[in-house]
Amino acid sequence: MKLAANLQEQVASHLRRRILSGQILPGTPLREQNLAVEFGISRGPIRDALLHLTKEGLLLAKPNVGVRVAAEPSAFKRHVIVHLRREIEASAVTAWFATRDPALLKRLDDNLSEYKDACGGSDLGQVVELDMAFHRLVVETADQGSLVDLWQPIMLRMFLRYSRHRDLMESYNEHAGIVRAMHAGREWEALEALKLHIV
Amino acid sequence: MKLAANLQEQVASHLRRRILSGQILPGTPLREQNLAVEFGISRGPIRDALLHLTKEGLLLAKPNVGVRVAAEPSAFKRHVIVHLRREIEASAVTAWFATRDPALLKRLDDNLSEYKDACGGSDLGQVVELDMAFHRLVVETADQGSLVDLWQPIMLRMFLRYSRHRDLMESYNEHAGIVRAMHAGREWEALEALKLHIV
DNA sequence: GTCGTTAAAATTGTTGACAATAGACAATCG
DNA sequence: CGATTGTCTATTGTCAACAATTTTAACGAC
Repeated sequence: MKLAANLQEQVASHLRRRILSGQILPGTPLREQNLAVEFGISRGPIRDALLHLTKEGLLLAKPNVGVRVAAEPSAFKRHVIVHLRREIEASAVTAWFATRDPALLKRLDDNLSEYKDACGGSDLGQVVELDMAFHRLVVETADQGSLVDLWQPIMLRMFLRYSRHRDLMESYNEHAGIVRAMHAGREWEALEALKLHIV
Repeated sequence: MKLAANLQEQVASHLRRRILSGQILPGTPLREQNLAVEFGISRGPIRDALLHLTKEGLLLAKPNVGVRVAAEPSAFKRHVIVHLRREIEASAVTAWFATRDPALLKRLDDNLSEYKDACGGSDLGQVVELDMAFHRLVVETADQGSLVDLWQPIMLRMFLRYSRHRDLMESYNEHAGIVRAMHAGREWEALEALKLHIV
């Protein structure tokens, strides 16, 4: 986990992790002053961070009132999100198969082993981080990473309900299956495994 | 065009319009201090607005350096964006056909007549605004508008190259065609017209 | 002339104080 | 008793000053 130079990013990362791992539940209001004293800094960077997270879809803002943690997406919205994620990540995988740059495979392998350990451990925040990192690695590879900013808010909205009914080891196996297909050069199999993984 | 209560939104709307209509070209740096004196306010709300637009994909931010207007998306990215927009807007149209709420048709008809006038006029900013409003109306209808925040940044990135090689009247006719199919209750035709319109 | 070093300027990052607004609660009027 | 108005408090919105950082340009050594 790299640490950002400016406070705004540090605060955003910290809150993002706590929201995604379920430590802060949907509907919880976040007050600027509270967070300012909690982090020991002024309200300025806090404001920036909250604005970030709002645009990422993790928070819901009402002018002159404040922000609260966004609710999980509706079934309809989630259905659309699933299709969007599949579209983006499948495009990235397809782009990778045009070059088959081994650097990505190396990074994915590293991620997999870390992910496996994390799934065994108790730090859900770490699990979320690594799961997301896996998919980010794939997306980053395509077109000089130009898809990342498109992909991130979609991904984050989906991870709002990460903690619920999810078998971590199952998730790991699916990741491993995708990477296996990529190693073997079987594009169709990789795309199919990816599609089935994003649900 | 509704005017926002807080300065931050006013600034964001103003800059958004100027960027989309091509008055501020890609690569142009935007300095907080300059904008502050230009708008006659302090840097605070300017910062917030720039953060907004950055997250919407219209600006590109580098820490400790500042923001500049984002470049048009690459061919690859644009290709993905087209698919995403089609997915979202098609979902919205499909959802509408389940209810066929006439309120939307009324609003679309109103928009069409305004749009037609604007295409004849010289205010490109107005044209962009109405074009976007048309698609927003469709998206807003579905699932209590829950798709809007997902749709907006995708839409905006696509409109970064709005001014170029585009026949306004052709665009109007395509809008009209979609609405006509909706009036007639022909779902397949509406979806097909929408798909062909988003390119 | 070219490269590296350093000082200056421009710009963003951060802060604390003050203003404006929304929501809750009590007092007032019909 | 219900609705309305006014006040109070918590919270966000805005501001101007200061700190930290990056870029620019000047300067000198080789």
